Amino acid sequence: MNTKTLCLSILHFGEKSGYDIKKLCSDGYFKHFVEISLASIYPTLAKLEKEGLVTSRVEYQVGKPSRKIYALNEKGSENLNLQLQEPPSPDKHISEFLLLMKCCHLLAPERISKLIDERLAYYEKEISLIDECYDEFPEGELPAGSKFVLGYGHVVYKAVHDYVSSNRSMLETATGH
Amino acid sequence: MNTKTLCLSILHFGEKSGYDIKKLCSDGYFKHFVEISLASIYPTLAKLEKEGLVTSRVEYQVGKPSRKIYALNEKGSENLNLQLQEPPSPDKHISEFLLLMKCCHLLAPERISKLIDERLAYYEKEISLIDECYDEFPEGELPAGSKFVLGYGHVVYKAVHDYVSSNRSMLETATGH
DNA sequence: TTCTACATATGTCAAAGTTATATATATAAT
DNA sequence: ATTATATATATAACTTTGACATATGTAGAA
Repeated sequence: MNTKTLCLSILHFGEKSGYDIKKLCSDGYFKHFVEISLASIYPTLAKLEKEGLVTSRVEYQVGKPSRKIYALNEKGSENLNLQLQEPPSPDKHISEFLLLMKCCHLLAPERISKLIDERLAYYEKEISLIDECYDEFPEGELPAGSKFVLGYGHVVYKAVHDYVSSNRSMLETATGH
Repeated sequence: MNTKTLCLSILHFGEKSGYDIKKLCSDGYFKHFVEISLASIYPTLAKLEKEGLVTSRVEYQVGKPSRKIYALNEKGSENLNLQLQEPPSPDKHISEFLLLMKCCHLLAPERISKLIDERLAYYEKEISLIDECYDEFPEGELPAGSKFVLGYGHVVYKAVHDYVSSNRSMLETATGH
């Protein structure tokens, strides 16, 4: 999946600025399965406009910088539908925390405990962020796909929270340091 | 975490060729939390050698190309210990499957069912790969860190397998197409 | 009151990393 | 025979990121 298709699929949920797209991917509904940087969003949106897949308008704001808002047009919508027929590439999971835990015999026990405490807090925060997303939509109005991926994120964080709290002693009592 | 530190931390588990490192990250013990390409491994190992953090020797093989085997030295070990003191950066999860599910109203119901079937098979395969890793070590000899991250991967795949099989109807009965 | 930090908002560029390709040997399957 | 796969290293072309630059406004601390 390339950046273009990702931007199109997010714009398909409604018109957005580059900054909006970044926020959705970093804090919002796309957070736990998408990664994208502003430095790739802005040039991509410009390219998409040049290719005629999206349109843009400038929204002036008082007290804030102007926003350039992009919207999917018919050509972009057709292109998106075509791209979505491609088979999804395998998931990527990158976790420096797990790499550190794999190397736990090189870390001081106090550091391991601290890292795990922070990690559990991070899971709890992610779970509450997901719950906030649910609450944003009135009862029964959350689209099926969005509900499914939120629930997916929820069970992952719940499962790893349980696992890490139940198995932390495996690392904390590990000799070798 | 940069490529250098990642290579050092893998070499710390024993001397390896670039090809070995790639295999470990794509199929082995590092699979479910690390992503790295061969095109970044080879230049990184060359740089590490130039900087005096690793040593190399060539192993000639009959019927196979020669292997250039790298080993961590004291300087590299110290450097690794220093790098491991840095706080881990947040996890990255990238899943085109979940993006497709989020856009399920743009997909044909038969395609959704097929994608989910393939996905469940993928989870089952990952779980059996993890179980194979456990079996590679004799009873009680798997290091604590390795055991912890294998168990972590196991509970994640188990949880999402349960979730997807229990909630697939949410997507398969979704109207909108 | 001024200074610092933060948030909104867009954009560029060097550096890092990936995909695709090339090279070379050998085995297994078709 | 030919194709596909596996081992093994390396490079070129392309994409993406992290850091920086620019600009406006708010909140809180010194």
